[in-house]
Amino acid sequence: MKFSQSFIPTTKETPAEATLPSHQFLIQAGFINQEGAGLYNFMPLGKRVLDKIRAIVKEELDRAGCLEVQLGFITPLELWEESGRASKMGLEMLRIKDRKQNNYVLSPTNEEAMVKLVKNRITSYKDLPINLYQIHTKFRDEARPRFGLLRGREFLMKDGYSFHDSTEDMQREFALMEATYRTIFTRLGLEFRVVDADSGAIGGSGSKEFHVLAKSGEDTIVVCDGCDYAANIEAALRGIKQYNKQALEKSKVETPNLTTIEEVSKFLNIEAHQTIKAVIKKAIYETQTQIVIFFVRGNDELEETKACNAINALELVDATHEEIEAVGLKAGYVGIEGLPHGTLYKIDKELYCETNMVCGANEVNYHLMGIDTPNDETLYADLIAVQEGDGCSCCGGTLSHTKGIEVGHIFQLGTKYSSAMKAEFLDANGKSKPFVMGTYGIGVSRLVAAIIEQHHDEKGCIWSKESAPYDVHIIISNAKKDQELEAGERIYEALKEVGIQTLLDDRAKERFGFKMNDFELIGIPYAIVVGKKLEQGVVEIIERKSLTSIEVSLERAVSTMQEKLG
RNA sequence: CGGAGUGUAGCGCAGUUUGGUAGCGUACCUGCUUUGGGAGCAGGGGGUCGAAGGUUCGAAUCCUUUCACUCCGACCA
Repeated sequence: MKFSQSFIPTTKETPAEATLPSHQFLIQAGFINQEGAGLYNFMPLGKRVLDKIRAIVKEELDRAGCLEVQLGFITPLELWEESGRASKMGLEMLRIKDRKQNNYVLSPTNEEAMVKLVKNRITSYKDLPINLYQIHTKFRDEARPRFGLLRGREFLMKDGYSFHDSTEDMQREFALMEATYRTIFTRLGLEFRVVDADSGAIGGSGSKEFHVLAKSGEDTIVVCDGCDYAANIEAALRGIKQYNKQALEKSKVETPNLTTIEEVSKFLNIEAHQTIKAVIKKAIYETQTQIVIFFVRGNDELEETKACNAINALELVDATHEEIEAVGLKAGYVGIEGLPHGTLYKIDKELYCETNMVCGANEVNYHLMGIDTPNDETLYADLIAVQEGDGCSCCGGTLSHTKGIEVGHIFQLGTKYSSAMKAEFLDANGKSKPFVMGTYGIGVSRLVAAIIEQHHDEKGCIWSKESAPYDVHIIISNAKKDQELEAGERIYEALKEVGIQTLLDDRAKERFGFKMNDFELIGIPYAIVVGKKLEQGVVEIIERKSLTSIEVSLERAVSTMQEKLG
């Protein structure tokens, strides 16, 4: 493509609203532009990158035996009522009405639609397994879109769904998809981790996320320095911790106006790990709300996703003072013993049958010392956030936190949707069974930004070979000189001839420095500069990543590029 | 959804306190010069000042309402 005939509006100034490198550079270099909150247009360069990523995803999925389809973007609301997700998805699902006042939604994901597609069309175990996917627009009405393409409302996602006659076969496919995803992200040149994850609103049992490691990541990832254990903080586990405790006589002590763990432990001269902290939340269920207490060790923090899962709530929100008092709780003095009758509570599993602890007395200005926790497993659940420096539950190594951008998520769904929607097949014994399902997602447009978050410098984008909009960027130093222009065009034609995708900067009105800056901003892997050395029959080849250059003869330009691009 | 802020030329901004002819930089167009790190000079085009209502002889500026966008937080498969 000739620059002079393309549409690549680069700008000198960084957009004020963009805070992240990916957001700034993608706008500045003319890849995308913003149309509204969380809504982006892809201009020619951006579209090319998107298509390259899409092509790699498709190639690897097809190789793994998946079948591409395309579902309607707008789906009837009834479809979501059938599975019970109409209420569970909440406001993220954008609802619209047609002229007849019928209700529709802009699809945020497609489990229901895909189950419906297969239902009554695949009816025998002989036709299983099957894995269907699409790469299509999704819409989620995010409460607060931000970070450019990383958290937009409209985005391009690959979503795949597999159907099986047994859990074992679904797990085989799950492992195949993990391997396929690893190949895809490796081809894109990304440094990533596969982590254990929470399944969230999709549901199901086993779930793994693929995270591109980058400072700007929204998720906290727990990694081990001794083995390859990695998990999202929402699902991370740790090894058992040992604590020294002092002997305490069971007693009630006055603790006037001391409501925090820090104050109480200092006042009683007891380490925070010998105290029990009560975190009070309001749990929201589909038809009601309830105040709930989570007890964790004084030096631990509550992990809200774990807590939410422990009581099967839709979500947890902070409880107000009035709400806490209304159910008879004394904020700052809540303890396990003597709770008002009927109070819902959970205790962290690390406190199971713990002895000699300190916690609130459920009475203002009093705490209890020498408390033992109850011997009833149903009261316990994993509730705490793994901290940096904790031990690994697999190998005993040290755990630390890092930030990741979630670019893929694979789920072992089971029969959650097939049962709800009565999507069944006949097995070898002629018995009717619901499909066992897996579901697999990749954020395709998010990857465009994730690649730049991981690969940029202060001057602009640095695309990896397989994601770059073009392979080579020819810069004609002064396109008003016929000699330079002709030499540039000859190299351009020769590169095209051997299948190398090339952008030829033939703009006559721009000077050398301007074009160099555009090259560095756009971030194509290599530039060929046709300029002052041309009279000696020499051009420069610059590698974008290192910004180092070598000189080669005009004749060797094409073959050198072929070697470098492999 | 809570808190804060911003809407003025394609983009980045000043002007609003104290009402009085719509500004600057950049980009764009024309011409001349320049030509390896975002060129110089000269000339030029481009605006319902986010929208609606109000006060006033007169509103970008004051008042009311509303919409949009951004940031912090909550939330986020």
